[in-house]
Amino acid sequence: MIFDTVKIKDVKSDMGETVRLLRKNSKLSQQDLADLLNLSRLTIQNLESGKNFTIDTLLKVLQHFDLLRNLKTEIARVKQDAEDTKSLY
Amino acid sequence: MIFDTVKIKDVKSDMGETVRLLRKNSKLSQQDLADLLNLSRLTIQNLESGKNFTIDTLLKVLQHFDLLRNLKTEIARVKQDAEDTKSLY
DNA sequence: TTATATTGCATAATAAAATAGGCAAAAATG
DNA sequence: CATTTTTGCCTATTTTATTATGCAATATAA
Repeated sequence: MIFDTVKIKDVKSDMGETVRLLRKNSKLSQQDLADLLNLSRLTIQNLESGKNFTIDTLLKVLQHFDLLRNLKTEIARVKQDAEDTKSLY
Repeated sequence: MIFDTVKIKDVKSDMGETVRLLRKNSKLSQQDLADLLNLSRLTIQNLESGKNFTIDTLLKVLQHFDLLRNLKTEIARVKQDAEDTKSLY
């Protein structure tokens, strides 16, 4: 069976690295981004370094980088799938 | 301009409703899911009702419903985009 | 190089997420 | 219908995410 289980820690690290890339592409320092989102610099730092953080923090960041619409669409897809599955029984 | 801004609150509500559907499709009570993920029932309830919660809570839920791999793939896509953008300058 | 900006990490305080327990209302089951 | 399960919400407590501040190490710019 090829069924490598994805680790939660790895997903958090990936998210952090991605946010760091997005931020640097925008020529923003951690402090700049924190100020824009009314967060502390440490909160941005923790997110970027794979620590635990809240969904509000993540969504603020996604909103700033115009990724919130995409997430909403993805959630709608999963939700529709779930509703379809439900009606199968 | 047609550029309705997606609200963070709405995304959290959508996530909650989706998790609730997934849970019910699995015939699990909030307590069942909480026990499986080593979380309290209230934490599941808060997630499902659009309150704030941590990324660890979300990722545990996604992992249980086999959606963690999908998320990892989506993050990789965004990351790759960011790296491509970067190399444009 | 030298100066400046940024980052990583420490401390301490506050805010809030998560916990355990209980209870009434709602929903599901027999 | 009655019974059981599930859910929503409350209180109180613990844990932890977030905040503010400072400072040394690193990276960037002049």
